[in-house]
Formats: sequence, structure tokens, C-alpha cells
Amino acid sequence: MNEPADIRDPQREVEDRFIEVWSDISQLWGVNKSVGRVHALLYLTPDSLDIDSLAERLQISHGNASTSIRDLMAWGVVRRVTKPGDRKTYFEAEKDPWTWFHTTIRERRRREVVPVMERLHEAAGFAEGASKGSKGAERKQLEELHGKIEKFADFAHEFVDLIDVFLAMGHGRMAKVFRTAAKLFPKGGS
Amino acid sequence: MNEPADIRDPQREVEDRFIEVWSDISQLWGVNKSVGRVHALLYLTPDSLDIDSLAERLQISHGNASTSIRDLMAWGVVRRVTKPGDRKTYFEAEKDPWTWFHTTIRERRRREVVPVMERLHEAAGFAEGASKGSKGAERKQLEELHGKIEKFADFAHEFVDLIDVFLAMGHGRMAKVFRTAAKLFPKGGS
DNA sequence: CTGTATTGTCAGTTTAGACTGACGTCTCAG
DNA sequence: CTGAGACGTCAGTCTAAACTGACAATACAG
Repeated sequence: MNEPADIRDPQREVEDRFIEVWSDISQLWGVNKSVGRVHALLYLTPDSLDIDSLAERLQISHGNASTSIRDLMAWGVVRRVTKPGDRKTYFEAEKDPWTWFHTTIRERRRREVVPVMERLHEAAGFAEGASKGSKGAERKQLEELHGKIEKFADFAHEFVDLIDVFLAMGHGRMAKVFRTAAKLFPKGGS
Repeated sequence: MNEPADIRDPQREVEDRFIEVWSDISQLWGVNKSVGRVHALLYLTPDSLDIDSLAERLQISHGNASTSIRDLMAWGVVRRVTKPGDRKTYFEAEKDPWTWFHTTIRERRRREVVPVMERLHEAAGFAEGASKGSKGAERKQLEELHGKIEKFADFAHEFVDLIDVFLAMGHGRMAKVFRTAAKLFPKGGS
């Protein structure tokens, strides 16, 4: 730990720089900093790592490392690994970024998009009910409100379709489609 | 304000339900709650609104409303409106969700994606330099690290391309391309 | 089966970010 | 030109989330 050599250990420095960038990307993505750092370190490390090595390497508490690993496993981007004759549990990350991204999108869809879409439809249904249960000027206003909510719901629905196409296609094909699309619609305006 | 009728004002209730849903969507998207609520209310309101009306309607402070409006204007989804013979400033929201989404993606790209991509390339460059400046086993390890960082950078670059195609195409075409793509590449594997 | 090494959990603390409210600045009707 | 009304800002307060560290549960070598 205290060997002077460590201070300028190039491998460590290379890792640290990447870990910070990934961590920031994770935060933009709504994932907390420690989780991002753990994920980055596991991505870079060829061997699998145990909780305490992670905690020590990243200077975070054992508890934090454990919780972060739990999150990453729930996201499906980290696997448990056991070695015969070794009591410890090790963890390793999915190494292909596209696979990782695909998994993440699928999980986000399930956790976040689906529930919020249900609530959106509820809100639209409530608006429709309210407008049908009224009359005169009030009815007109409620109908206008309902129209706006439906408009937003339509947008949201198309957005979900977009996610679904991505999930169905897989990344290789996705990229190809996009490249083709880019040629079909070159430097277009808005 | 205190009229009992207000308690069951259907218009208000319809608005509130939608506002809460939008607010939650905003938070998933990394936008803070008040900003989301202000945006939702402006989207629903046909007329433009002034700061104090917003604050009163949403039960937030004047300062909070003002800051939220500033944010929304920086995102380019809310416009200032002045009425002749009226000292107040009013605000109104972009009413087309796709336009709003497009603007938001463009802004996020500028603010978040571009800077983080630069740092990613820096990290990759640093890794390459470190590997070239070393030898033996250490060099081999650094080359492996560099390879992984490049792999991630390639992924990130493709992702940005994807964003760019979206920005260039506009939403109508985007949706069409996706629908076509879905037919061309049905149920594709990874 | 037992003891110990290891992982998992969670109450309490810390930290980061949001919100308020008071104040300074600006604008325009009179 | 003046001042009342409206907007913008920001220091201080509050809130929600992250992190720690100690303890509980678990698993497995011996």
C-alpha cells in the first residue's frame, strides 16, 4: 500500500482515469457513483474480484461494495463466480459493451418504462372520464386537457416502440440499420 | 381559494394526475421534480403563465418557480412571452412532444455527451501512451487495458452516431425507419 | 458438526442537492 | 423621472440519498 512505487503505478493510473469517466457516464445515466466505479473496475479486470478487493481498490467500505455488487447483479451485468476449493465468492462483469447496454435497456424498460406508461394511461383514462361526466364550458376544457394528455401518450408509445425495435434487433443489426438510415437521410434538417 | 368547490375541481384533478406522471418521467430522465412539474403545467395550459401563478398553482416558492423556468428555457422547451400593456412576463411551453424531445436530445448531446466523449478519448490516449512507454509483462497488461478502453470507446462512438442519425432525421422519418427495420430484421439474435 | 472466514444487512451519519424566503435589480405605467 | 410591481439570485435551511461500520446470517473447510 505504502510503497512509493504505487504512487506512479501506470496500470493503476490508467485504470483510475477510465473508472472516473465511466463513473460519470453512469451518473448521467442515473446510476450512482460507487456502482459505476465497481462496474468499471470489473470491466477492466481480466480476473474476477471479491468484495474486499473491490472495496480496498476503490477505497470504499465493504458494505458499499456489497450493495453495489447487488445492484449490478440485479441489472444483470455482473455474474457471481465460485472457485473450487475457495470459500470466497468472486464477481465478473459482462465484457461486451453492447450486450451490457442491451441488458440495461431491457431492465430499465421493465422497471421504469412499463410502470410509468400504466400510470400515464390511467391519467388519460381519468381525463376522458371527467370530460364525459361534465357539460358546457367545463366539458370543453376537459376535452382539451384530455386531448393533450393523449397526444403525450401517443408520443410516449412511439418511444416505447422504438425501444422494442432496438431490443428485438440486437446491436449489430441496429448499427447497420442506422448506418443505412444515415445514408438515406443525409444531413437532414430538423 | 378557499371555496369548497375547489376541492373537487375536476380540471385541477386531471391536471394534477398528469403533472405527477410527467414529473416522475422527468426524474427518471435526470430532471428535477419541480422543473418537471412546471413543464407539465405549462404543457397543459393553453394560455401562458407568469411566475407567481405557477408558484401558487404548484405550491412551490417563487424562487423555485423562477429557477425552474430558467432551466426549462436553457433546455429550449419553454419560451418567454410578453403581452403589450402588461408589465408581467409570461411563459409558454413547446406543445409538440416530439419537437420537445428532439430539442432535449440535442441539448443533452452538447452538454453531456460531447464532454464525456472527449474525456474518454483522453483516457484511451493515456492508456496507449502508457503501454508504449513500457515493456515486458507490464506492457502486455497495459496493452490489454488499452484494448478494453478502446472497445468501450468504439461502443460509445456508435452510440453517438445513433444519436446523430436521430437528430438528423427528425421524428417522423425516424419512426418510419424503425418500423421498416423491424420488418427487415425480424426477431434478430444478438 | 464446529469454528471461522466471508458475505449480507441496516441503523446512524454524512453528503449532495433541492427549496425557501428575503433582498437586490430591473422595468415600465403614470 | 419616479416608485410600485415584478423578476432574478443566492445564502441558509431542509430533505433525500449515499456511505460507513458494526452486527447478523451464511457457507464451507477441516
